Amino acid sequence: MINIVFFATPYIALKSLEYLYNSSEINVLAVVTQPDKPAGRGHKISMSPVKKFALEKNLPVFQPKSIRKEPDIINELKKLNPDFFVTFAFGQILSQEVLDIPKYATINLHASLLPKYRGANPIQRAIINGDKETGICTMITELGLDCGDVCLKDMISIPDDMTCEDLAQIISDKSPLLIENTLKGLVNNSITPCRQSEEGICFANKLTKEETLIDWAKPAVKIHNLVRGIYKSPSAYFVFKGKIVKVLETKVIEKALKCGELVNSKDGVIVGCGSNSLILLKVKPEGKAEMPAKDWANGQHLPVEV
RNA sequence: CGCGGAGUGGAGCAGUCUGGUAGCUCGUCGGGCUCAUAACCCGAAGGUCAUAGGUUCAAAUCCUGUCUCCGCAA
Repeated sequence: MINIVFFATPYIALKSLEYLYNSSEINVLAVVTQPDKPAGRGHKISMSPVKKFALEKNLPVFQPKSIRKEPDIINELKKLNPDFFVTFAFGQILSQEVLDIPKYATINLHASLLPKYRGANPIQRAIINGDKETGICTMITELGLDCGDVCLKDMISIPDDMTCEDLAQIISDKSPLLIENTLKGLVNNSITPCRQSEEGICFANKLTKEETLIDWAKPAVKIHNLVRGIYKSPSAYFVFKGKIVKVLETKVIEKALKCGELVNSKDGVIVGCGSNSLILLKVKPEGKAEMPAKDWANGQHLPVEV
């Protein structure tokens, strides 16, 4: 029996927790997750999906504001006498004191093929950059950003129309097994963690507000990648008559139009870009529910395609 | 009590400020034109204006409550 503590917060990690919890060879001693925060419209206090699951299963839950600065929680974790810490989108940086607690190691699951896309946003970045493939890997956590030795990896190919939501789902599905195999492999010494190469290191920075605003001067394919890379939240957007219009689904077509010019066609709204054009299929105007771009165009009385 | 927008025939919107005949674009159905059409022409059906109350001679429109959807911010 392998004893672990699971550190995670968002939905993407839930399936892994569930799987490990149900595994006969792994025992989840406790869960560490971000504190409950006021979130959403109305600032209602809400808990992370991971915490919700842990409460249902009566697992101990720790919610440090910052794990490094809370000796009480660190002491509690020591008392649990874990073999491993497993982290997956936890959202806080661990200290050496914390990393030293488990008998074997702290392992982290990262949603890219390291050393590419170290950092906060590997899933969205891979799609925004138009990559044809990405993956997930497990690593031995060290101080420093996603720089530890890699244990196991799994490739995922990215079709041209995949959204980050699709990709996140695949990662969510594939992660449990990779984590389990990593734990078992480290225990029976069948895995030799491998140093990350110095070449190909790059970072997946958080998205800025400016990046999500569509610049129609860019090539259509780049805008298409942005749209699917941040679907469906926060979504790429443009401003029309002073209102935000989120773009949810697009397709690149060969057609020359003036940059940023909008025309109505039978399939949707065509917009001129830096090169080629983009046909908007589904949009979400500010204050409205999502709708076919065709419907939106109807109410806006856009000029019809010539 | 974080800030804000929206609910009007099947869809998307205008009309609300300044109360007085239900409007636009599309879809649907019927007819016409055409070799043909997603094009064009003619015609029709379809709405208790989210909901409950209030004000008024008169409310989609003004006032109050409720429900639902959504954007921002965090």
